[in-house]
Amino acid sequence: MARRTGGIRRERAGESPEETRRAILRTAQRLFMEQGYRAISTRQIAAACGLTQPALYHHFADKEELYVAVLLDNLDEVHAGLERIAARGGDVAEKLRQVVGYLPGSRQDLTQMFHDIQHELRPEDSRRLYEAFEASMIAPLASIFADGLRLGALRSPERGGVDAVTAAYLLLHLLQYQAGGGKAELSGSRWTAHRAEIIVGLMLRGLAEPGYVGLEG
Amino acid sequence: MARRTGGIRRERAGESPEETRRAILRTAQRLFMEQGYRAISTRQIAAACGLTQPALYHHFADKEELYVAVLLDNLDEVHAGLERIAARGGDVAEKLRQVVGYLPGSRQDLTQMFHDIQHELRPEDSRRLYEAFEASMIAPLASIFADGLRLGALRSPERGGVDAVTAAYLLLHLLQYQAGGGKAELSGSRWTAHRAEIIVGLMLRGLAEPGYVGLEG
DNA sequence: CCTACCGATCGGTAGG
DNA sequence: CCTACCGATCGGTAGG
Repeated sequence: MARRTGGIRRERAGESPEETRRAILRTAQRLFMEQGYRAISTRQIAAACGLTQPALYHHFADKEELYVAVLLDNLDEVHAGLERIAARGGDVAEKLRQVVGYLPGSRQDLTQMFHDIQHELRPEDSRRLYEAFEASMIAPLASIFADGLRLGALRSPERGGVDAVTAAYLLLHLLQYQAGGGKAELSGSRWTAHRAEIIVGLMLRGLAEPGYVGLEG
Repeated sequence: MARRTGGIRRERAGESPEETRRAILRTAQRLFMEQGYRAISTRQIAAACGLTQPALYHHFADKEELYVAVLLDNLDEVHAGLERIAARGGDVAEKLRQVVGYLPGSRQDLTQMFHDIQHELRPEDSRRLYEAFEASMIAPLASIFADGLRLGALRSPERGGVDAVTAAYLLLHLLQYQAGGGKAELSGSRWTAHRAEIIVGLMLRGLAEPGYVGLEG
């Protein structure tokens, strides 16, 4: 990419353009995920990187391209983590516990992301990101549930269960659960384990007593 | 409120200030719920009401006060609906089915609302709305689950279940579920009934086969 | 990667 | 409830 002849010197901090680009991506990821696309200005991102705002446009064509790059980066990382979990041994319950423990740590505010995809982006970017979301998150989660269905651990749709893709979406919604609706922001491994047990317990056994009836199917 | 003497005439459309205020609230509710607080400008709201933008400030002190009024109105309406369902007869499963059928129709985009409460409002408004949310939505839902726990239809926390408030939060997360993650936007009563059965089935029975083990508690 | 600057739009105010 | 307007901030560009 860069010409070798002469060696391009960089006077300021010794950072290459690639390092600057990565610093912008890292900073923008944090800000966008915390506040959303619209609430974060290009000037805020630049200032947090120690740059002026027009400098951003040397690395990204416009604000939306930067945001798309941030989201695709996020989805790639999450995809790798989920595939790793799906490939490991263990039964459905154990894999789900690991998924629940893994996803909240991955700086992914799905709620925020979906709002922006649906409301702030150009249609072609919206489509592209939705496809990346399905490939990176829905597909690996659905493969875990498909295993459970195949092995007979989960009820098939004919027996009152749901298909693997539906199960993946339901799990993603439950993953939004934090104690007190996100108000208290408890943390620590004890809470993390408790939360995992609540979500996995609901997903697999539900809340009713075994003898309870009142459901069709 | 208005003085009687002489009779205040209104030349334009015969609408009283109260009617104008209600029209603003109705219009703002639709726009804010669809797009979010930040994405909707006071000029858009005014134009949709057939007013100029400064006219809004005759009825509301500022944009945030209008938004708070919109959210409190919404929560009041939802509260009435949920209390009605909670007070009716029927077991837990039937009440939950009615809740699931009722809530999506109530123009409440919880995701949007929570984002704005957490990120866009002054702390005192944020606190006030969170309390209204707990009183209007969590409390009636928790009372349904508390009934189920008391009657022995639901597992107590000691038996691997969850408390009533936690159950209310989990249900609210599941209510965000729409086919395909909100992409396809299916509708019709057949889909509504199917969705209710999926969510209530998951809440009460989970997805595992009855004989499946691998869970603690 | 900087300084300087553009037009557009924002929430809100003045004054009638 | 209007016209007229304010200062602030937005995303993005020119030119070096």
